[in-house]
Amino acid sequence: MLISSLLLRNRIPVIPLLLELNHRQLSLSTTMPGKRKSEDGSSAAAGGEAKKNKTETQWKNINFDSDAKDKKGNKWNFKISSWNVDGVRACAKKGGAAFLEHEAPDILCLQETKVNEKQIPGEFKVDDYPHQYWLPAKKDGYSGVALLSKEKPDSVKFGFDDSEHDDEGRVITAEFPTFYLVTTYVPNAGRKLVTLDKRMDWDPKFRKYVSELDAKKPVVVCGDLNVAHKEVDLKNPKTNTKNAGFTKEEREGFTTLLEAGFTDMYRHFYPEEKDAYTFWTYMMNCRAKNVGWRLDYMLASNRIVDNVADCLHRSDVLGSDHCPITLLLTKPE
Amino acid sequence: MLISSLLLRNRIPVIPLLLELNHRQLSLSTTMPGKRKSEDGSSAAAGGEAKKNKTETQWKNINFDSDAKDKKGNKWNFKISSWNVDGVRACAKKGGAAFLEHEAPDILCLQETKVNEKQIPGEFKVDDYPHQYWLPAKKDGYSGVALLSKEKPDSVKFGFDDSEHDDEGRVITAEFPTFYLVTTYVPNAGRKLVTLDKRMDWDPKFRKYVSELDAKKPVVVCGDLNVAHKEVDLKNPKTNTKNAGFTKEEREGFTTLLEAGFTDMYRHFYPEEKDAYTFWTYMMNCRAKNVGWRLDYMLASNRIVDNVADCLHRSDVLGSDHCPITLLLTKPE
DNA sequence: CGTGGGATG
DNA sequence: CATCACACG
Repeated sequence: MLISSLLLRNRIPVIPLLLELNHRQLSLSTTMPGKRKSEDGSSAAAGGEAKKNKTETQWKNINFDSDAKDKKGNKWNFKISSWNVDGVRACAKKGGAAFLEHEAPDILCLQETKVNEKQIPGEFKVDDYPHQYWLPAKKDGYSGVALLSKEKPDSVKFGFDDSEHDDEGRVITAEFPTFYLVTTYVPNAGRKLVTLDKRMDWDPKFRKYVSELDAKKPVVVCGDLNVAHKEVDLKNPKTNTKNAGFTKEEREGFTTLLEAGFTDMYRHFYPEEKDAYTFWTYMMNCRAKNVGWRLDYMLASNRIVDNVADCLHRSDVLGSDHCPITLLLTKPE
Repeated sequence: MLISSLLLRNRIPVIPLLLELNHRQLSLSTTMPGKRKSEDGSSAAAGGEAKKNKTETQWKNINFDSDAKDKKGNKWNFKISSWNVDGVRACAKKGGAAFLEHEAPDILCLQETKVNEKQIPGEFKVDDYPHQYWLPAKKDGYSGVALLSKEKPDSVKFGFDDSEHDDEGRVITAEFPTFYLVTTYVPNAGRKLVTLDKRMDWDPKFRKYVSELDAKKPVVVCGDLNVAHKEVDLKNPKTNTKNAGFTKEEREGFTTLLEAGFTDMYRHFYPEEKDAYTFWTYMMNCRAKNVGWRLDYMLASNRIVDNVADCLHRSDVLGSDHCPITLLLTKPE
């Protein structure tokens, strides 16, 4: 039979293997991490234990509370968060799913999930978010976005009817009675700008898509827009004008998107704030030094800006090379 | 069916289930060891710190001493060790180079080094072993053998003049005044025996090669011969007769090699010893349970068997899925 | 369940 | 300096 023949190929006997399930669980759960006895075996065990990821989540030190009010003085009643997780499986292993419990947004949008349906980590499949929409890219382990909601949307759309981009798992739209929520992972222009063409193809198409939605209901766009808009939005503007995320073309694309009727909500609330980033390369200890970029945004249709109470960077939340961002608002009517 | 589809997807038997369990276990236990400060950055730093490998070398608990004597009653004066390191860089990170200091063989042979000249870890480039010969495979990260010697050989030969196999970094021959040392990493017959043909091509050619050497001077052959000779040489002989390393063809190839004039030195000294293995799959905690195979050998030309004082498995030495093996002898005259 | 490489960011 | 997929064992 199939199973046994596969087992055999790995030089493992069938029966012992099945017994192992229990055995291994028990032994792992009773063995504290760290510490390895020098048994006369157990390279496998050593490997397994050494594999654990060390990024401790120190959520207890972070205050997620806010009593921000919208323009009319009403306290926010709806929270949307967005996070480029750089691989949701890796993020989950680092304890990233705890963000759900502590931030507890009404809707969490994820980018760069890098999973298909079968690979979604259980940590994110929680009862509080019964309405989950995971859109993978065609290519395994690449891109992918998700939308997790407490409330059931009226409708959900994957992609935006574009044959060039819809294979890459970059857009989910959720329709609610009084607004649309669009989450997106915008194509990266690539090292040496090798995919700047793809990006330049994307920008007008995406702008057209959200503009058409905006003609029907107000829209919130969130996600990794893969651009730092202005010089203040990255640590080293001077040296990055030819690099992905800060080219003239990409910045102008973002400006044009805003001109279509949207507001960059973080900048709306913090027009002069410097050193406010949402991405730091893993390289060169950039996060500790806050050498970063603001690539993740909450945009809102201009006509609902007054519904927004605050827009926050959760820069203390670890688990990815991006941090989550959060929008607090009163639901449009 | 669910199980088989999981198996197929991961190409690993039932292990996916175990991986799931481990991840859960790991995520549960993440609160224990590390303690990370909640900096407002430093995902990069966190990653860097998490990167260190935890396989502690407990060499201090291992006794490498021996006063074994050869057949004539002379204490050994020459030591040859052999180790399939399963990637010498990974092995070095796990502290495997400490084996050199503690075993301190005259010659150390390595298999599955998986490095080219530029990738050799500094931990193995030690002054005590000034004469080093590293043979990579043409294909990066694949196969590769090395020979590290205190004494300079009279000559060293890479490969064995075979166009089929010499690109794969499998044989080094060192000539000394009174004997040859051949170290080899024999081709694995592969999952589903996909490369059994290559192996069957190898066996007679390699046998011919060492036989011709043996006609000139006595020979020591060491390395990963990728076969368990007899039922006693693996934990589960019954279920592995169709699997790489224990097929009739491979076992007969080994028998024929011995019949050409060589002695399996471990079995010579320990003819009845059971549960004596040199390889344990990392899977299923096999090493802790000593579910293994004897795949690594020291062979000696029959006419120098009386020069050999002992042959040892260093099964406590971690750093690879194989353990090192060691031959103690008095140099032939 | 590990090792390596390579693509991608 | 990370993520993930794939080859190989």
